[in-house]
This record gives sequence, structure tokens and C-alpha cells, in this order.
Amino acid sequence: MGRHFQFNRDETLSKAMSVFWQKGYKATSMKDLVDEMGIQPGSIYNTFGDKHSLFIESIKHYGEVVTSNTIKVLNDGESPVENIRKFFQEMIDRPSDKQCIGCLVVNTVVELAPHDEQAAEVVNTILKNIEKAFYDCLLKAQVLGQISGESNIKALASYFASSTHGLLVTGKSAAGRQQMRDIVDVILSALK
Amino acid sequence: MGRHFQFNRDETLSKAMSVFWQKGYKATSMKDLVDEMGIQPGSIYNTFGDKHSLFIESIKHYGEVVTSNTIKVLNDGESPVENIRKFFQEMIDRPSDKQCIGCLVVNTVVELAPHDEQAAEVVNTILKNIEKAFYDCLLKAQVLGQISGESNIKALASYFASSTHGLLVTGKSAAGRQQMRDIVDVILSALK
DNA sequence: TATATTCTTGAACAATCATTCAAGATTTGA
DNA sequence: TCAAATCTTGAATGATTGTTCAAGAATATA
Repeated sequence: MGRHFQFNRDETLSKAMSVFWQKGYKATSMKDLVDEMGIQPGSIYNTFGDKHSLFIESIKHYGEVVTSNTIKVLNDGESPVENIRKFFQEMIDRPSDKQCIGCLVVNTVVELAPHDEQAAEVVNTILKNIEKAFYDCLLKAQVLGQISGESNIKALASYFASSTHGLLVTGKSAAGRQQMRDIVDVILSALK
Repeated sequence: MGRHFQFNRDETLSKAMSVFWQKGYKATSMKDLVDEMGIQPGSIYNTFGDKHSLFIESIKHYGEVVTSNTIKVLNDGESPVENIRKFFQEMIDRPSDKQCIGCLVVNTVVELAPHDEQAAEVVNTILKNIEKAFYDCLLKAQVLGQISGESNIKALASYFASSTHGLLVTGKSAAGRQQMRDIVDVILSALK
């Protein structure tokens, strides 16, 4: 019994995530969140706890979306190597979408991870899962004979993850489309 | 005439830079700066203007140091290719130094560049200079016949810059030493 | 319909933020 | 030695921060 919630939990969490994604943790004020989420401070605290808890839940949500999406792209179709190409092609297409806001996980690694243990743990888990997705994909490629059996696919997986971070940073700077394409071409040459 | 400055401008700027480097722009309070720089708010405002101006000057200072250091490493000795290897070797050795604080330029690209035009311009200039240092080095390598004349060295320069960003992000996460070495090995395989 | 329960509101809170400025300290030139 | 000039100090400022809470609104059960 009692009054029902007037808002959808997942929807408001998604909106909070969006604000943190665009502005970063510190630069996002409670006022920003109230404005964007469309509910009052009391409801936010009642539902999500304090600002930090809301942020942690936001990264977790973001991580789930990104991880499952990555796994999907890397497992689609029948050619693992082609899937990795597709993954990086999508990286190039992203920055022009919306307003070039990069990746919440990378943003968090840079802004908070060194001083926020809880945030560090969450993002490290996400990064590990994405690296594992690369590893699984490379293993398939190796089994299919698309890449040499002598390749160090553990190293390659770490490399692709790190290259992704690099692209996300580069994409936030003044890098142009062609430059991003050039970089991706070289990154993918590691598969030859 | 009038009272002399009781502090060294460059020394206090260097200390401010250090705080911004460790904590980020938003997370650094004026109190932090007063404590670390060892001078009172009035002196800071009198000498550097407001917090934002002090930050801009801090990145510029950081950029000069990093750019000249990169140029030095990439031009040392007689083997350009070997210099690139050395550059990335130093990247691996860094994270354990001090407390793994990454790179102020990359931190700024992520935290401020999308919303702070002035900061964006400063860091983009720095990034362009570092990429140019890679380009000049690769050009030398090509002239010396260390890499193929058909290599797209403009693309390679962008790639090495982006790979550096990636390593700086990866180094801030839970990545271990061996993982960093693995990644650098693959990065450098683009030179073969 | 009355009561208990639960969510919503938004004003109020203390803490912290960046910034200012008048008073004091130090120096130079007269 | 006095006066003008300039730097230093740190308390005070008003704005903004994250958070709380009492009052009001909505719902379920009896």
C-alpha cells in the first residue's frame, strides 16, 4: 500500500547516466540531475541514495549496455576477423553522433578511478569483460585459421582494448574523420 | 619600487600544475591550491588571475615540458625506429613512478575539452605538436630505409599518438606491467 | 469512509566553493 | 626618514554544493 512511484526507475537512471556521461561526475550538480531526471531531490535520494551511489549505478548500467553490445558485434555473423573490423568501423561512426562525448567508462577511468576505489572496481570489471570479448573473438579466429596459431591472442586482446581507449580519447580532440580512419587501418593491420 | 614577490612564479605554477594533474580541474579547490602552492588566495589571483587562467597556464607549462621531452627522445641517437621503441618503453616505466596519474593533457581532453573551448585549443595544439614529432621521426626512418617508402607515415604518426593515449588510459586502470609490455609489442609491430 | 502507508515536493541546511578587498608588510626613491 | 608603490595576508563575501526533512498528495486495506 501507499503512494505509487510517479516515475520509471530505469528511465530516470538512464537520464542520470546521460548527464554524467556528458558532463563528468564532479561537473554534474544535483541541480543538473533534478532538471534532467525530472524528479525532486527527495525522490532521487529515496530511490538511488546519494550522488555517488547514483553515479555508480549509472556506470554499471552503461557498462551492461556497452558490454552486451560489444559481445553482440564480436559474435555476429561467421567471420570473427570481420567482426573486429566492424567494431572499429562503428568507433569511427560514433563521434559525429550526438555531441562527441566519448565513453563514460573511459571518462571515469581518467577522472575518478585513481581516487575512487568503488568506481575503479566497477570500470575495471567492465574493461575486463570487454577485453575478454576480444579474446574470445580472437580465439575463434584462430580456430578458424583466420589468424596464425602462433599469434599471442592474449596480447592482441589487450591491444585492441587499449586501442579502443586511444580512439575514444583521440575522438574527443580535434581529430577529423580521415585521421580516425587512418588510425583504424593501422590498428587492424595487427590482424595480418 | 614596492614590495618584492616572496615566491618564485615558476615554482608555484609547477606546484599548481601538479595538483591539477593529480586531482583534475573540477576536483581541485582553491584551498587545495593555497595549501600546495604555499601562497594565499590574494597572491594567486594577483599573479595568475582566476582558477581557470591558472589551469590554462598549467597545461601550457605541462605541454611545453612533455613536447620538448618527446622531441628529444624521438631525435636522440641515430636510429629513429629505435627512438620510437624507447619512447614506448618509457611509457611502460611511468605508471609505477609516483602514483600512476597518467597525463595531464589526456586528462584534460577527457574532462574539459568537450565543454571548454580554451582548454580544448591548448591541448589540441600540444597533441598536434607531439604527432608532428612522430611524423618527423618516421620521415627520417623512411629516408634511412628503416621503414618502407610506401608506408603511410602520416597515418602511422596519428596511430602512434592515439596508441599513446590508449596506453595512458589503460595504465590508469588495473592493467599490470606484463599487459602493458604486451600492448607495446603489438603497437610497435606496425613498424615492421 | 477512515486510517495507515508510502511517495513527492521544495524550502531549508550547513558546508564548501571561487573570489574580493581592506589592512598590514616590505621595498624604492626622494 | 617619509611617502608612494606593490606584494601578502586572511577574513568576509555571495553563490553553489550535496543533503535532509516536514508537510502534502496518493494509494491500499479495513
